[in-house]
Amino acid sequence: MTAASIRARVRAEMTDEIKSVARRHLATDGANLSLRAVARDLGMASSAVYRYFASRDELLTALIIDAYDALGTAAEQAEAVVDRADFLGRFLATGHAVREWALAQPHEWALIYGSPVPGYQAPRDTVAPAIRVALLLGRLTGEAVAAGRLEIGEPIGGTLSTELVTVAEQVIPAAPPQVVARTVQCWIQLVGAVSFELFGQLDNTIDARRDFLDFQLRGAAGYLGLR
Amino acid sequence: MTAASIRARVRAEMTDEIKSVARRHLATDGANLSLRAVARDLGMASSAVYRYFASRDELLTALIIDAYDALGTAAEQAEAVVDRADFLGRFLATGHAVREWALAQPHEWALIYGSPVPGYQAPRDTVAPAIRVALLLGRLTGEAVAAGRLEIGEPIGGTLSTELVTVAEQVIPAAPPQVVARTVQCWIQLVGAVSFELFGQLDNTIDARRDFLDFQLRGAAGYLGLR
DNA sequence: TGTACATCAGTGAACGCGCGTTCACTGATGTAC
DNA sequence: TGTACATCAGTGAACGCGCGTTCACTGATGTAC
Repeated sequence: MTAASIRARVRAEMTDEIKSVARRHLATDGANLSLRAVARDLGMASSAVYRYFASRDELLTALIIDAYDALGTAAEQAEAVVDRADFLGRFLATGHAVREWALAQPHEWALIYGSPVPGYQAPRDTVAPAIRVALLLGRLTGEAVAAGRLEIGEPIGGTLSTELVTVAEQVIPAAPPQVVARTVQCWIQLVGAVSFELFGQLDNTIDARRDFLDFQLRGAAGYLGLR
Repeated sequence: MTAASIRARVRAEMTDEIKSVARRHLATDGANLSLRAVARDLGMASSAVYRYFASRDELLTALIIDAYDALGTAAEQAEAVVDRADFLGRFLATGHAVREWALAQPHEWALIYGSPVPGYQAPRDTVAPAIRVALLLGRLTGEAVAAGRLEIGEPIGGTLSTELVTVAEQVIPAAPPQVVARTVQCWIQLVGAVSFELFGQLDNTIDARRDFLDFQLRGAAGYLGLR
């Protein structure tokens, strides 16, 4: 291993450490993460962080991308384990994996699916990681359609329909607009259900939360026409 | 009018003015609303605000309660206009009213349905205003059940079911757990769909947003078993 | 192998801000006799 | 009706913090000859 590559590895490790401390700070500060506080925890001068991230926003962006990627990986792994022909099982596994990831890192969930940070503009690099779970669901329904295991349902008209064709091209090639629409709707429903629980809206109302999400997911799968 | 009551009215007006300026500041600062900035905009010393609100958190609480109430009123008024027997129409009116209110005051929506403010603990006073729209939906499905216009569906078991009975007592008296579950699910779905749009997750994907919400609401109504 | 130079992580002081909250005070307005 | 007192909105200075970012610098490590 060359000296240069050692330096690169040390640099990568330091970058990871900064991100990891910053992630812990999300819990207390939310998205008004303080660079100085992170540096303090690392025992370094606040100016040193600038050797790794050009600004606070760049650090935030890195955390956002990591969060999307971690969530995507968690969902993909949980879904991959299920029998390919068990479409409902794959759908449920994805949903529960998303919820469990969110429960384990609630502040990262809030960072990606909570209220936008005032003044923060997400750069393009976040787009690809952001849609991983949506793509996973798209593949799932796409395969279900191909296998004749999904009811197609009533066609949609209007501009919505033509937009959905464009979405389909990126997400579920060859699926009709109504299937795309219902798939996106299920994805939105999943994100909404997890946020509702995580952001405290279920407090003092429903405690059997895993069961309730299961109920919701089964309802969504039925609505989707999966069988 | 007595002198004392004039003083009370002036005080109430000033309180409203502070809240109104604070609401404007939500747009730039989100929930890290600055008391000093609000006072500055009002041309008064920052300490003067403390004559009206004991702390920043108390001001935030007032804004939260007002937001829930405004949303509740908007939804109730939109729903009240629809023919009582047109259950789908009432459901759609409620959903679209919620979205439209949110679009008109996005930062207030983020305040009540976005990520929790770190360190802020909502007091009990927020509970009643917070559930107004849920209650509205509950009344709607309750009446639909009574009118035989809603399919009851498969029963639910487990602890979830017993919890739903408790929820039913507060929201939809005499409705079976499965109806309560689906009603809550629809409410969660609506909040999720509006947040998804408002928080920018639909950007560069779907522009026909009212149509898309309409599609989602009709799907939800069908799932709910409304007819 | 040894030396001159370049690279680069990290420092610490500084700039120019911002914040929530407290406190002693002023002065206008209202109340009670 | 007039006067003494109480109430209360608003002031301005202060306390004790915090922040992101820049900049000239040190000193270790790596590179090229």
